Amino acid sequence: MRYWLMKSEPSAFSIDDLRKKNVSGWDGVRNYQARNFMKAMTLGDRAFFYHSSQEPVGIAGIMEICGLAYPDPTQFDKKDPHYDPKAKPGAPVWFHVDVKFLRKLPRLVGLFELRASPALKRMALFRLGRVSITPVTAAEWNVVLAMAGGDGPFIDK
DNA sequence: GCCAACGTTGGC
DNA sequence: GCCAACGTTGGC
Repeated sequence: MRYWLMKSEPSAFSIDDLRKKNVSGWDGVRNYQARNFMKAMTLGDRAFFYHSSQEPVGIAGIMEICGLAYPDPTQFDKKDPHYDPKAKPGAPVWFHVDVKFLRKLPRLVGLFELRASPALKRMALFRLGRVSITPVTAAEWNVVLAMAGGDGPFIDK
């Protein structure tokens, strides 16, 4: 199992929106690196749900990859803001995975805390600042869960 | 709302 | 295939 971090602006789609839907396609990604990371995902991988752009910015919850990469339908929809005229149904450009809500963290772990943690210095999140999906190591995953705290040990099960 | 960083596009 | 111009992301 591998770990990932996936960004979304909560005004567009938040951890609470995912909780209500339970399962959702992670659509609208229009960056090749992020797309390639989604293609590398396997069923059962875990991902942090990261709230970007609006305070509080940081990791809000965790989810599971429950559908392998397949063409993102919004690329073909002229009315969608993510419409891409380069893409044709026979030759899709953009792919996305399905994600399933697992849980919110006991508290949101803010970006400033992530930056401040020596154990997280090398997170791909910082190196690939403008890529909305980045890999996370198992060690980083556990550090973030420990930072989130909660009542007793926070078990990712 | 500003703007730095950086990915993407397109002219040559 | 380079690189300047442009557009977008995302932190602040």
